[in-house]
Amino acid sequence: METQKPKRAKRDPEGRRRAIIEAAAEVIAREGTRKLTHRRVAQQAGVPLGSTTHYFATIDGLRRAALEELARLIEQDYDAMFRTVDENGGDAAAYAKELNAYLADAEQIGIDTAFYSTAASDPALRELARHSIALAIRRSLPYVDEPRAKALAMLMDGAMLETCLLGEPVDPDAVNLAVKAIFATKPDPGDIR
Amino acid sequence: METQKPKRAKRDPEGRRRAIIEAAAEVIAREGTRKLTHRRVAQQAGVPLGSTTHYFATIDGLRRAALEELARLIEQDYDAMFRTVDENGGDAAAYAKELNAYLADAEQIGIDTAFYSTAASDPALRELARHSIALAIRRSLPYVDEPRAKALAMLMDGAMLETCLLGEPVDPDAVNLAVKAIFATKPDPGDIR
Amino acid sequence: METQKPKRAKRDPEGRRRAIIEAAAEVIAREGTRKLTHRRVAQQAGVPLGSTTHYFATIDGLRRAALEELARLIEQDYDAMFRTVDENGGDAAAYAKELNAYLADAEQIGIDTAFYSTAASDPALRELARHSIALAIRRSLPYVDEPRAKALAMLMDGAMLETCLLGEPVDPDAVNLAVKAIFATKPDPGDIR
Amino acid sequence: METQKPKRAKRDPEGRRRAIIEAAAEVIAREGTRKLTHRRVAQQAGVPLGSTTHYFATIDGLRRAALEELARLIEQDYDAMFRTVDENGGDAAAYAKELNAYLADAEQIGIDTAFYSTAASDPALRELARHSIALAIRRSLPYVDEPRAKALAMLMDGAMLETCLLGEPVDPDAVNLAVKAIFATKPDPGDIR
DNA sequence: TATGAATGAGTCTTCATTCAT
DNA sequence: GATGAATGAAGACTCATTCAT
Repeated sequence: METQKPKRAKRDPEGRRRAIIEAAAEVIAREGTRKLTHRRVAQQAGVPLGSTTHYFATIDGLRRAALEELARLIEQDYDAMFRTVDENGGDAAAYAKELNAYLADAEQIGIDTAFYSTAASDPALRELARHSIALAIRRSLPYVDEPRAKALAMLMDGAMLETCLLGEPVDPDAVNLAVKAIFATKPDPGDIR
Repeated sequence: METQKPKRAKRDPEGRRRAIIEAAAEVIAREGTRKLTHRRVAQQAGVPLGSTTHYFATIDGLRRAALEELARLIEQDYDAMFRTVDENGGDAAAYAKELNAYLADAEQIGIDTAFYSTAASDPALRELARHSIALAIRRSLPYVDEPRAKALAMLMDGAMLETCLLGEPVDPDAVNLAVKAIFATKPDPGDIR
Repeated sequence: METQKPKRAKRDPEGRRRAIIEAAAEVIAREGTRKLTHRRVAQQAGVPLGSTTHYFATIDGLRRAALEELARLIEQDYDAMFRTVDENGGDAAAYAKELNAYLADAEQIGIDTAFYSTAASDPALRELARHSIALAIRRSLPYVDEPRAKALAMLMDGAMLETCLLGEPVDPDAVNLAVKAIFATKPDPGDIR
Repeated sequence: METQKPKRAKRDPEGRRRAIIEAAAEVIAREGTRKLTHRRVAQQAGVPLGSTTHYFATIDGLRRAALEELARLIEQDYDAMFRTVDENGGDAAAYAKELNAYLADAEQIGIDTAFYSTAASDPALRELARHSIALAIRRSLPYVDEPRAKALAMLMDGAMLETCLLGEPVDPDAVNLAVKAIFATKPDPGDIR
């Protein structure tokens, strides 16, 4: 004589909301933004369909919440990566090594790409991506000046995108080369575009 | 009593097909992959709904054809860009200048990003993106060796992605710096990943 | 070995459309505007849900089409009623008699009331009702002048509405009295509001 | 450290109930019966959703309560109107004048029409409308006999309905004519329907 | 008692896809 | 081959209603 019909879930707004957001983030990361539907999220989160619409009346709102979650995950990984760079001296070699390690984490790369792709698809979401880019730049400022930090961010984003598209990490030698080149180059103050 | 109801379009299968593909490519570039539907394409192309399903039985097939079209457009732009680089000496300065010019073309950047985003969302489409990446690398081989060509491709893709997300071209100084740095750096044969 | 799965209905756009409109009109007349849904209409018409949305993409469009159908039915009944009034001499007695007969037809009264109620609920539909009112006035012009025709139309609409609400015809004596009074009264040219 | 979260409203069950009913009546009058939902009423009344369901477990009950409120408002307006008729002598001219004034009050006409339309849509609510009709008849009994009172009620309801549908008051001359005609006519005892 | 979370049902609408013509 | 009708499936969203707190 078990509890056969728990019919209704315990009341737990915070937990419910978290579960739905996390499920939505996972759907985006694994299946892409096109597949983000209330139904799919409900299934992934193991909650009734009505619950997803209760917490997120519109799919746009749910998508945004999911993207914010992805941004949070990405920020965490940035943190971890740069912490290791610091611990290893903060030079070009350390930087390149950790970047290559980052690119080898297929799951993380999938998250990054899904995040950027989704953000690119909707102007209203681009601010989230802008924040991530700015963060990446800021993270490099302890090691290099701003133009080089920006160059490193571009390199990183390009490497991430290509890694996702290729289905395997981009050539580590090319990454090493680029990172070292950028680290080693002083910006040319007399440069005119 | 002439043909009163020329309902049927003139027989021009190839033209029809082209029109549909171009319309689909435009829908993806302007509204995103999520909005690609037979109906929208039919409207955009000014052809009956039946034509879109006649030429492309499934929406996946239509999407692929549209992506191939986008790849073609991108390739054309690459061609033009590198031709100009050639004409200007093929050095780092010429390369950087043209890359910045490329990034300033918002429409082109939109196409690139839509192409990559769509390709990233579906493993079956990634080959198209892989081909584009390989092409970009090959294009740089006349100027630099392979590792540097790969580094330049990453930089280019990263700059493209960030430009789309930022809504404005990335810092040209950073692009200049990175291009020159990569051009100037010899690959380290003793490099160990 | 009968045809077990006729799966798909014969192609008959005009017939389909008519069937859907008539079903919608019947739903409104019998169950009220609140109950007009694509599903309910599909059931009433015996067609798949998809067919109702194929012909009427929006519920507003379907409602309007249904109301136009009701207006047509009402006009037919007006025609019949006034034809009989004509045949019986076109005097007050004939008019009152037919009006009372009209009010005794519960189904017709239901249609009238549903029509007016629905039209009242949406400004976009009121033009349909205005047309009906104008028609009712015009119908009486062969017998009386315009102010009296308008008075008769008001009387008629009020009697219709009350009959519906009461669930039985309003007092025929009162109708007789009012009709005769209006017929018998010359408009006062010196009347000032 | 006072009561930091006065989440709960002050205890005033009757006031709450009144507020909800009035909000519901307003929703019906302004947006139509189709738009009457617990949520909309809660918003209109400025009370939590739970309050509307607490006081009115079903939407049907809430609708009925709202209609009763509308009936009350209508009765008040009848009172005011007929009081003025009395003060002005209670003759046909006074009656017609006040009726035209009544018809010129767009808000009041909207309430009347919403009330009747809603009542007509649901047999369970028609008793409320019947009561209103009976009241209108009774109000005229001080001036005329019953058949004429009934005739005046029909005229009034018809004029009200047409005014709503037309979006502007019906022709006052026609109203004058009809009222005077009905006032002036003695019922024919020998009348046979 | 008061409130909002929970949830299933149902509504409008859009679509991919199939097929008859 | 060309076209639009036909239709099931699914998606976003709304709501009435129930119930735990």
